[in-house]
Amino acid sequence: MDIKELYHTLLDHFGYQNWWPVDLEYHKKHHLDPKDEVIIGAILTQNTSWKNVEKALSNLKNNNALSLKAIKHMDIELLKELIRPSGFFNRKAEILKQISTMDKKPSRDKLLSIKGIGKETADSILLYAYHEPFFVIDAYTKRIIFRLFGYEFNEYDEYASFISSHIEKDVDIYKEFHALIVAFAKNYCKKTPDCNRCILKDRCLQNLYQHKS
DNA sequence: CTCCAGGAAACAG
DNA sequence: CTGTTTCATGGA
Repeated sequence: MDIKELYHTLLDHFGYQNWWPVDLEYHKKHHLDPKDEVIIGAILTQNTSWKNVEKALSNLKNNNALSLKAIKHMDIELLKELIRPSGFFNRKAEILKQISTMDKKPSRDKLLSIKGIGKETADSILLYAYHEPFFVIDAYTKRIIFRLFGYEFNEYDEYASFISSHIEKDVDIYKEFHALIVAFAKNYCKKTPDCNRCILKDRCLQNLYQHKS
């Protein structure tokens, strides 16, 4: 199995994940930039389940604060209270305050210069908010590359290169593939994997030498 | 390398 | 039901 086959198999099984489904009508009505919601979500979801992020986003929405401009001028203690359900609220409030001061499109290095934004979050913002072809590498991606293909790298960028060099450089594919990897890792390739019911068990390196016909 | 930031959901027993 | 682990991580 190669990377492309993995992508298509996951897409066939899970379907399009439709990540960051921004309500364009809502944004237009309230004069909001859809990018802001994606950026805010990318920060709030650091090591946090999306369900909890939704609560925080809902709080921001109800307080008319679902924009970087609003966050920029908001009392930071209020901001902390609104995003509290997403956890790590002290740190995340600081990150949001910092990123809210940059109006134009930030470069990757600019994002990385913000304390609290690492490569994964930076790439997530560039890919899902600015639609630039940066592949997002997370713990799931590393785990799956190791289990399925047997590769283990030391650097983030080596994982990104590994994926990028085996699939077209296409923003939509990058977006979908990352989301599909998350779906696969949560449903089958968990920390303690569900190999018995796994959709890829016959093509996984973990089982190639086991022959448990 | 380990540990911590924090709250809610999922999970194990 | 009560503990424990995990989560769309990053920095000290």
